[in-house]
Amino acid sequence: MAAKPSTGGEGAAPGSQTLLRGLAILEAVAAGARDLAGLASALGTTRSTTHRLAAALVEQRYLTFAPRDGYGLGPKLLELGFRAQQAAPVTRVARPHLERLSEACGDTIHLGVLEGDWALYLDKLPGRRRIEISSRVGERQPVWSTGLGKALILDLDEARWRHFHHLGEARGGHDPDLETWLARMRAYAARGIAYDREENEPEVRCVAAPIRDASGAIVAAFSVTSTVQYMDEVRMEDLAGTVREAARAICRDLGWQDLGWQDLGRPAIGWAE
Amino acid sequence: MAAKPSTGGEGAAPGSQTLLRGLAILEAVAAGARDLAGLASALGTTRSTTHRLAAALVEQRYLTFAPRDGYGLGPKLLELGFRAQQAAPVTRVARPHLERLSEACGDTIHLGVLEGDWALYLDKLPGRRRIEISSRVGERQPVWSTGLGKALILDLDEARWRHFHHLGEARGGHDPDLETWLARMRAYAARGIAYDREENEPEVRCVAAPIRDASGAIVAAFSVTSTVQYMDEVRMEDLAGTVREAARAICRDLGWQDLGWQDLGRPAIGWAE
DNA sequence: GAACAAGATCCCAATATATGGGATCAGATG
DNA sequence: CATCTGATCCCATATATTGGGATCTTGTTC
Repeated sequence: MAAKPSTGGEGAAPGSQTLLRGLAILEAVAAGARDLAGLASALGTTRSTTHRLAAALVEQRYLTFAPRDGYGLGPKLLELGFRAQQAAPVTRVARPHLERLSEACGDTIHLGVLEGDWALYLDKLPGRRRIEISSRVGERQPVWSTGLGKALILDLDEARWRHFHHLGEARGGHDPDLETWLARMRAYAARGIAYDREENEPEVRCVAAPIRDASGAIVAAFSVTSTVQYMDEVRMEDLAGTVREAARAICRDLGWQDLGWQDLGRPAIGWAE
Repeated sequence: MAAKPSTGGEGAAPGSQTLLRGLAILEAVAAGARDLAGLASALGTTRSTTHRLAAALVEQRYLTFAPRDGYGLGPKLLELGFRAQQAAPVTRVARPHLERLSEACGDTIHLGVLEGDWALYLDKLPGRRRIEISSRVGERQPVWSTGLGKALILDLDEARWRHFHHLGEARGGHDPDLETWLARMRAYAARGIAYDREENEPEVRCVAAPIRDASGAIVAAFSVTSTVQYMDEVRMEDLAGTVREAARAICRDLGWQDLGWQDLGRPAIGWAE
C-alpha cells in the first residue's frame, strides 16, 4: 500500500536497486501478496518491472506461481532456509534433545542465539497444547524481555546487562525497572536458569537455559514456554530440573564433537555480528 | 571456479541481471563460498560488483558477514524458508505424527509433494541410525525411482505412470524396465503403500505412504528410509502397518480441519505448478 | 455463444542504473 | 616495521533496467 521511494530505506546501499526490489518482492509475497498488482503496489513499481522481476524469481524457484492462486514462496527458499539452519551446528545437535523434551513436557520450545543486540530464533517445536505461541523461526526478539534472551546473556557483566535493559526502555518497555531486573538477572545467573513469569506478556511464562560449547561459552539457549494455566510455580520448579538436564545433555554433545573450533573466543555459531 | 557468462543460463529471462547475480551469490554461499574472491570467481564478476551485491544482501540480512569467517547464510533465509514450509498445511499437520513415527522406528523420514514432474522434499527427520541419507529439504528428486515419488503418483492412470518412467529413462535410468515397474506400481497402488527395495540405490530401502486430504486426493507422501541391514523383508512388512497407521492419522487431521479448500480439484498445497 | 473484464506477458526507445578498473583502507603475518 | 590478503570506496562509461502501452490468455457475464 505504502509506495516506498525507489532509492529508499535508511542508509540503503546504492547500486543494487534491482536486487533490492527483487528481495522486496520475496518479502511482499511472504507478507501475503498474491498477484502482480499487489506486488506492484507494495514496492511502488510498474506492472512490467514487477512482472519481470517476479518472473525471474519464479524461474529460479524462489517463488512459485499458479495461475489461480498467484505467487507463493518457492522451494529454493525452503532449501536455503534449511541450509541456514543447519549452518549453526547447535541446531543439529540440539534438535533430538529438544524433541525428547517436547515429548516429555508438551509445551512450545524455542532455540535461539544472540545476534547483535537481539535474540534470533533458530528453531521452534510447537508442543501439544491448544495455545499457539506467536513466534517465527528467523525472527528477532528483544533480549531483555524474553526468557530465551535472558538465558543468552547470563554470563555477561552488569554493564552489559544494563545495556540490554536500556535497549528495552528505548522501545517503551516499562515493565520491571532496572534494579528489579538486575536483581532477577543475578538470581538467574546464580541458578543457571532464566525464568519469565509473565514479565514480558501476561499469561505467558517460560523457563530457559543456556547452551555452552566445549569452551564453556554460551552459544545458544532454549526455552520452554506455556500459558500460566499450565505453568504454576510448582511446575516451573519441576521444569527447571528437566530443562537443566536437557541443557546438560546438549552441552555434552557439543563438547564431545571435535569439529575443531580453532577460535574459542568467538561463538561457535555463524550468526554473531 | 567455472565462469558462467553474465547473461547465462538456458532460456534465461533477460532484464534482471542484477537480481540473478544476487541470487547466484546466495547459492554460492550456500555451496560453501566464504570470501569475496570465492564469490567473484563463482559468478564471474569483478570484486567491486560482487562486493556491492553481497553488501546489499548482508544489509537485508539474507547473508551474514563476520570479518574472520566471511559470508554465511542469513536469518532472513531462515525466516522465509520456515514460512515457505508452513505455507503447505501438510507440513504443520504431519510433523507431530512423523515425529512420533520417527521416535518409534528410528529411521530417516521424509515428507514430500509432487511439484510438476518432480518429488519435492518438504521436511526431513534425521532418525537415530548412524547412516546419513543424503537428501535435503527443498530438493527435487525423480518421482519414478524414489519410494516417496511412487507413493505420490499411486492414484494416477497407467498413461501417466508411463510418462514418469519415461522421464527416468531420459536421464539414463536403466533400472527396472517399464513392464516390471508398472507391475510393481499396480501392486503398490492396490496396497496403498509403496516400497523401494534397493531399486533406486543399492543398500537403501524404504517404505512410503500417500497422504490424502478431505477430498481424497493425494496431496503429499512420506517415506521411512534405512539401509538394508535395518530393513529386511520382515521389518518392511512390519513397517507397512506402522506407516499405514501414521498415514491414516495424518489424513484424519487433514480431513477434519476446516480451512475451506474451495477448489477441491486442485491440491491443497501450494507447490503444484 | 459472443462480448467483456481482469490479469499476465511482451516489446522497445530513453535514461537512470549497474559496472569494473583502480585507489584506499584494515588488520593479519612474518 | 614491511608486506600481504582481502574488504571497501569512488567515478566516468556503457549498458542493463525501466515503464508506457500493446497484446494475449482465461474466466465471467449477459
